[in-house]
Amino acid sequence: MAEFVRTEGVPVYVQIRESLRAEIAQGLLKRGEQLPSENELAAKYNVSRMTMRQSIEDLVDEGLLYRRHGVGTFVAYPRLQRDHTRLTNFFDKAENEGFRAQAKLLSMEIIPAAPKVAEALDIHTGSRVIRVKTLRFADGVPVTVHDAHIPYKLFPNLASENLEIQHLWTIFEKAGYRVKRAVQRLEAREASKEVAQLMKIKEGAPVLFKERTVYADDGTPIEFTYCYNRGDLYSLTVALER
Amino acid sequence: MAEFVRTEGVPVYVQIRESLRAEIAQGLLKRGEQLPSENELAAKYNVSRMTMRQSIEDLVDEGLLYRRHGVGTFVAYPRLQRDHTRLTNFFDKAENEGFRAQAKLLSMEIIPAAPKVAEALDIHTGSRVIRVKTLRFADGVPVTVHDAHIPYKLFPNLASENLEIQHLWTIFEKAGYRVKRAVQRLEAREASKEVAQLMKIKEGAPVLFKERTVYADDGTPIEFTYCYNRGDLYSLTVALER
DNA sequence: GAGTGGTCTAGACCACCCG
DNA sequence: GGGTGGTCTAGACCACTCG
Repeated sequence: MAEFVRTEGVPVYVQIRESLRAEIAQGLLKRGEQLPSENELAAKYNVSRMTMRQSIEDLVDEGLLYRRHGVGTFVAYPRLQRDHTRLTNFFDKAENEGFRAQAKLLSMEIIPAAPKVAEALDIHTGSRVIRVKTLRFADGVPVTVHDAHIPYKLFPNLASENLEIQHLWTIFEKAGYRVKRAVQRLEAREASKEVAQLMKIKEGAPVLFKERTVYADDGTPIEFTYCYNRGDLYSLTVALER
Repeated sequence: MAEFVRTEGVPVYVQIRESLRAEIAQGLLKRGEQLPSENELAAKYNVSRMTMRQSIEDLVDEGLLYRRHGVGTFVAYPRLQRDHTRLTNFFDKAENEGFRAQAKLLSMEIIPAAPKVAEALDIHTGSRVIRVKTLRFADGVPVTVHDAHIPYKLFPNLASENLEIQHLWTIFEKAGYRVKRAVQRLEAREASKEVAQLMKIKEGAPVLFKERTVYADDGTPIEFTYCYNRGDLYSLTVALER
């Protein structure tokens, strides 16, 4: 076995974690196989056991490993794509899944928040929100109508940004809001006339409707969006835990 | 401030975590408020800083607190219902949301696994699977057609169970498989003739289609299900993290 | 520069599982 | 009893943020 060499600038536990992940991905560690004990691994990587545990902890959280108290640490069975579980935006998704993403700005306006929008964003009804409507294309085919509402107070300069080449979230992060989580409600609906025209489908065709609130890591709601996805071309994968 | 008293038998970091959680719940620590530094907290609770960090870590993972490197640790803003994030079954969901759940067994058969089913369950194509179809009612209205596939090898006695009064998962757990997570793919589809008849909707009406693989905590796939939910009555809420 | 969280060490004892 | 993971300590230095 090759000796482990630390790289400067990257935390050791991250390096070890990725090294383990690679071993699993390459099949050096097989499904169901028991890992060496934490003490052995710590010795192998020349770190303290606490550091070793931190690496393992991350992979357990991801579902790649599991532990049995008094028994050992094992490689979990299926290769769950944790990616699918993660909150991503349209452009990241395109990169992962290998399609070409484009967005066309349909409209941008500053309007008073409707009650439902206000509740989701935790602002007063009637407070100003920026409403951004975009049409999104995968490999040139329109797949999603995206209708976002953002509190004006949080991002007063949003209107001056080019939203066709960068994602809203990029702008949020530039303003110091780290996008952390989203809660989304999903429904199957019939396409309205407007949505049908935009996506070039029949009125009444099935559409995956998504109502989403996005939160920064301090818990501030920063975006509330209605999303209409073409039923025949779009699917959404999520993972849930008990 | 009252002195912190350790209880025997419960890990200290759990006690501290719950103590902090209570302070937040009771409003002693307010939204957005900065906590004392980790060193101060460690001193207050009379533990090492590493132990203190473990308590905080858990609450950060839950989204109750957030940290800013070089700045401090803060109480996050809204209380997200973590419930929505969790994997639940139809009967639990009914209990939470306050509707009356019923299931009607449509069919149960032992068949060879189709390629797609086999891949999801990580068994060979043609291996025996138990296919259980049920129709599910909320307050007496049919809302879901549930078409589950379970590896026969794992649960050979499944066929003798009454599936109208207990959930599949109850049976899995009796057999020693802890249901841990599920990956589900969602689509909007048109109702087929069969599905439409069962749920008393029009053929072609929008249906929220869900393809779900359920895993035990060691990663074994134990159930693969096609689920057809009435679009006009059913919605699904999920939370995603980055 | 002072204060914060982020990483890391080299130990220790405990709780659990198995043969 | 022997090995495993679970918890915990008392330090240390680093990276980041802010005034």
